[in-house]
Amino acid sequence: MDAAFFDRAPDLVAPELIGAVLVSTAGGVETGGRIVETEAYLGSDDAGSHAATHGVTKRNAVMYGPPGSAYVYFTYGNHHMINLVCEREGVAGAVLIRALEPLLGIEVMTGRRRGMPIKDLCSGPGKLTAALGIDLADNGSLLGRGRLSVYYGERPSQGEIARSGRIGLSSGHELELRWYLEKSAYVSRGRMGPVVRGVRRPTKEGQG
DNA sequence: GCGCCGATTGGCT
DNA sequence: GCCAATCGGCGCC
Repeated sequence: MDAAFFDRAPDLVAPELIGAVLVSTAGGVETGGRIVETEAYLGSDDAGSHAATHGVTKRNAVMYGPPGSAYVYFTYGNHHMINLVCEREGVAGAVLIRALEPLLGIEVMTGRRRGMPIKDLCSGPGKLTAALGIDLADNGSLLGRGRLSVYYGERPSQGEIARSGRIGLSSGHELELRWYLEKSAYVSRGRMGPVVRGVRRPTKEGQG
């Protein structure tokens, strides 16, 4: 996939990434799958975005980088998340990859995921990075130049793609910036939001 | 199937 | 210090 594809607003790119194929060569083995769930994170007017309030920081700097690069960060002490950077250099924006339908290296991914059944290998943002071996080494890498690539796949029809609020955010979940393949068995199961002072807040989601 | 809970670390205030 | 774009396990329907 070329930089021009990503040199647009994240909420235009996110739905078009449904059906594309993400491939990793981490560990010297090809693993990957078809993207079935995405979320857009904007550079401004988006309380849920890492680029929302503090301008450029050490963590979010890649979100302002060249389109078509990978923004990988670490959270909850355990999990990596992968985003694909959108917008021209200097403007923040990214699409979070939330779920894949496993296609390549399923044996390897199953091993990395402690024998989980195929439908659960990549059905969440933390799960798919574990399955594909994605970590901070991929942060800032350009697609096709490092361990990660994204290829055009069979695009689903508009009617097969559903839209909803984003999942798991402490703020910004009211914006409908999540897209997913409605009938896919590989999308994430919605969960409650993060713990905030011992209280768990509900998070909006659609069918998923 | 659903809901609660702990794990665990870096970034930011 | 506080918090986070989460996950797996466990208890209880």
